[in-house]
Amino acid sequence: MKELVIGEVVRRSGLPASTLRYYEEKGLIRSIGRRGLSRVFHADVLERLSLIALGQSAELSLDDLVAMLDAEGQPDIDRQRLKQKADELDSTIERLSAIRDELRRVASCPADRHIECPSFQKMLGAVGAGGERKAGKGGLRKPGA
Amino acid sequence: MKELVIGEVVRRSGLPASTLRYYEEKGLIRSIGRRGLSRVFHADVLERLSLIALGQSAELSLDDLVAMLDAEGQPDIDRQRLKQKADELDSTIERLSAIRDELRRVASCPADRHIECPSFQKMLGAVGAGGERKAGKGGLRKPGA
DNA sequence: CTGCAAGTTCAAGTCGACTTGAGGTCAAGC
DNA sequence: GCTTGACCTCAAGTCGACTTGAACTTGCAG
Repeated sequence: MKELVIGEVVRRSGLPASTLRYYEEKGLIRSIGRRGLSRVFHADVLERLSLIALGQSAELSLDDLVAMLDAEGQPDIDRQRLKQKADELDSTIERLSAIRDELRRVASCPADRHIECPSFQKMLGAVGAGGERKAGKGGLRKPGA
Repeated sequence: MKELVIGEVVRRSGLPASTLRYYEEKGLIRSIGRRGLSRVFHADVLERLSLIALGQSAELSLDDLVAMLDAEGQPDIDRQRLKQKADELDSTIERLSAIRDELRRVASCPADRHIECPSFQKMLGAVGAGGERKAGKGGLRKPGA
């Protein structure tokens, strides 16, 4: 199979060499040897990098990806995890949509006290209570507590 | 108007005192005095904190928010910026939706070589080329370059 | 043979949004 | 008067994903 020195991978992938080294160190990609000092990769590293980019887009961490894309060529995909991620994306999307709508409303509302607007209030409540900005622990409690 | 010592704000907002101090330091909120050592806030700081939470949900940075919510009570909202943010959210949402769909497909596809699937290929292309995972500079170039 | 671009290693730095820790102060209750 | 607990300040640490810098090595062109 075709081999690529790091410079070619850099050109073809658009990623800097430092990132490729970093990925290798993390175990996301493997170099199959050296040409002089330079790392040499299998051509399919490009495919793997695409997969990594996809995973990152889906907000998977590099550590998640290390677990999914095992060191041997074939990705060993954790379907359960993927489904879970898809569900997380669903709620993220829903939250972002609500916020986007509210941003548009605020941006086009002539009034200065959005805070007095019921729909705005509702939004604030939703942001504070249910959705968190990082799928985690945050947000405000209902002020009435 | 009603005043709240920091402990009350902590209880009512759910945010730790360290965060409140941090926000004050950044200029996001203001304390109006001290009771002993303890900071005292206007009751409307809670409203402001909700607004900040909203902004964060919309992926605005604290610095953005400092600029929007000026130190005097009324937020001085930059409508242009909000519209822009809404548009950004639109593309984020679109990207995340595509990725979610693809994750679901991959998760339920019995084949091991998703890479050979045309729709998966297309996805990888899209992730690499157009959308970036951080609304910025990244991603892979088309491998054909 | 010389020079240089392109690679290398390793340690440390960056960014944003906070958190943590050490050591200090203050008001209130026993 | 003394302890307790809530709060304070200031500096430093954390996390993830990289980047940057210094010092060094190589292969190849001229």
